[in-house]
Amino acid sequence: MDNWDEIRTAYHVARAGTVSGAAQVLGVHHATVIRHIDALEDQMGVRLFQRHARGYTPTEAGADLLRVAQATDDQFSQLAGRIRGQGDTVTGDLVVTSLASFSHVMTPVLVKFQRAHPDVSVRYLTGSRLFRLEYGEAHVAIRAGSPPDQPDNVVQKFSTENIALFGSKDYIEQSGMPATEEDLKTHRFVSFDQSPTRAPHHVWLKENIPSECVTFTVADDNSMQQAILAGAGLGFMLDRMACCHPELVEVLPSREEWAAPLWLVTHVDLHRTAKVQTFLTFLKAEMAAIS
Amino acid sequence: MDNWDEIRTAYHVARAGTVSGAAQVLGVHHATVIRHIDALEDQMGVRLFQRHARGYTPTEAGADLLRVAQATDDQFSQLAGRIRGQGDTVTGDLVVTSLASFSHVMTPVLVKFQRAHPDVSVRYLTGSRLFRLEYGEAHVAIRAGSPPDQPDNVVQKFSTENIALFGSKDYIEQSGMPATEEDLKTHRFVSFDQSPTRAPHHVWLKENIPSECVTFTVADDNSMQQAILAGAGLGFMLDRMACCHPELVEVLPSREEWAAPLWLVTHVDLHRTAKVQTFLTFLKAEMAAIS
DNA sequence: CAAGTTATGTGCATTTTCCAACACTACCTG
DNA sequence: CAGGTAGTGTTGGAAAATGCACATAACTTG
Repeated sequence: MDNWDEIRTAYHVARAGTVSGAAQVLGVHHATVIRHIDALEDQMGVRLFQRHARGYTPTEAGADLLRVAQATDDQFSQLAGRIRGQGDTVTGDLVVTSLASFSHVMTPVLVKFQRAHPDVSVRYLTGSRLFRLEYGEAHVAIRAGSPPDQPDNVVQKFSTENIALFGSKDYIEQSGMPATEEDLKTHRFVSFDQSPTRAPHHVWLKENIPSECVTFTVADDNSMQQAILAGAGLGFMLDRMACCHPELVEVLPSREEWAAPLWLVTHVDLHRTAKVQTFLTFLKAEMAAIS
Repeated sequence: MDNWDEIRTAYHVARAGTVSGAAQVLGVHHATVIRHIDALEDQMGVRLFQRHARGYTPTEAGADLLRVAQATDDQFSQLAGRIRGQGDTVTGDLVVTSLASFSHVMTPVLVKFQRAHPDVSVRYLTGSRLFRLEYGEAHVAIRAGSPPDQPDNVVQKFSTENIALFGSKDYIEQSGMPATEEDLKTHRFVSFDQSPTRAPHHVWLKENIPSECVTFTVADDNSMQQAILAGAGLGFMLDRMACCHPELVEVLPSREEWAAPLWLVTHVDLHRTAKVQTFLTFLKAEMAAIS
């Protein structure tokens, strides 16, 4: 039973009782309706209507079709209502992904957003792998580094996070406060284990600090922060993070070349929806309020 | 939400996950599938799928559509099964109509047919007005007189009922047995009240018997029979009926010119169905067995 | 890393479908 | 009973949907 349009035509014929009436409702010519019915009956091998000069009377098969198609029409109407409304309302899932290191910034914003829009169910994905917008894994992603250039992605500048070199008070008291960059070479450093990070501050570290100074390596941002706080050595940290910890001492101030640009990325297919737009404006407003 | 075919296309895309796969299942070119999806999304104003190089991933709206269309597909499949089978099985209603005077012949046959086909629900219509096959009022009609020539009707010769002139034993004892046709003019007759009957025996009566001899008129066959049995006068009756009543005397034997031809009439739209064909063969076999 | 496979997307020729007009029938109405 | 109305059914010509060929992009595999 392929060709659902012919079923729809037959449905309207059964409702109207006449081919002409159905054609008027459907907005097509009555010849079209006749051909649809004929085609359907040929496929079925059974007459759906008895033809007479005053119209079409459904047979038992036609009456059966009428019942089923009536239900289908209702279902489709409801579906259309749901789907049409869906683009304009802020409901359903909202999937956001970012580097795990931003969770302390994102989580409060997401919670506040969920409270403002109780119909939304927020899912915040932070994992080791990059969640891909192309496959519908997330509505919004926060990405760092050079601007992503995927063709189907809509990229907006989000903010620029300043990065500086910090050490814990304990560590500074023990090892002293470096006065010049030369002094740094006598200090211990915390850095990332995994090599292929092209972040500017990390490149600077590799170029200016002897590798034997790096005495503590970690695999993720959170461990990095804990290591610095515990006095494992000097390390880079976001200003936004460090300011929450008064026990940290700024060893080198943030430089423009180290700054990490953040990007808001959405898939082009979802970017126009009210839900995504609402979230983006909400997020930008919150970030502006914080900083 | 018009254009159910596009919904069906979207359904198969959601199932297959790729446009090409859906196109293969649907038996159309993948460009057609793409255009259907595009048209549907334009109508909805919402993206149903996220496009990427490895296929189409349904959005929330697309997933909603998938659920609804899945149910619809099931419904239509079941419907197709029912309808396709319907033409080949003997089930549902069987509506038969005839003149009320044949009910004593038809009813036993119909009961026997229903017993032979328990899934059939028989409806036997006998009313003053003629039930019209064109409007689907009956599957099979038994008509008398000249062969019906409605364009959409399939007409078969059924039988030829012999008609003779009868009187009750009581009446004959009182008024005597007429020896010649001249003697009939001294007898009383039972006939139909309503004039426009073109039945040959009735025409013969009007032409050969003075109207003052008709002293009892009735409106239907059953009353006619009762009147003759009660001794109201002489009257025409089917041989098949009279033989059940031994108290009747044949005054004039049946003549070929008086015989009433009976026709089996079906609507062309229903004639080919197994139900109608089964009933027609059953009916003919039964009638052959009786006579 | 290069070739093969599998996917989407688009302009153009073609086929299918659809529309418009007409013929015809049945029924209603004054 | 004649005219009006409302329906079905059938034709040629136009419009829309479709198929085809090709371009392109991403993933897989040897």
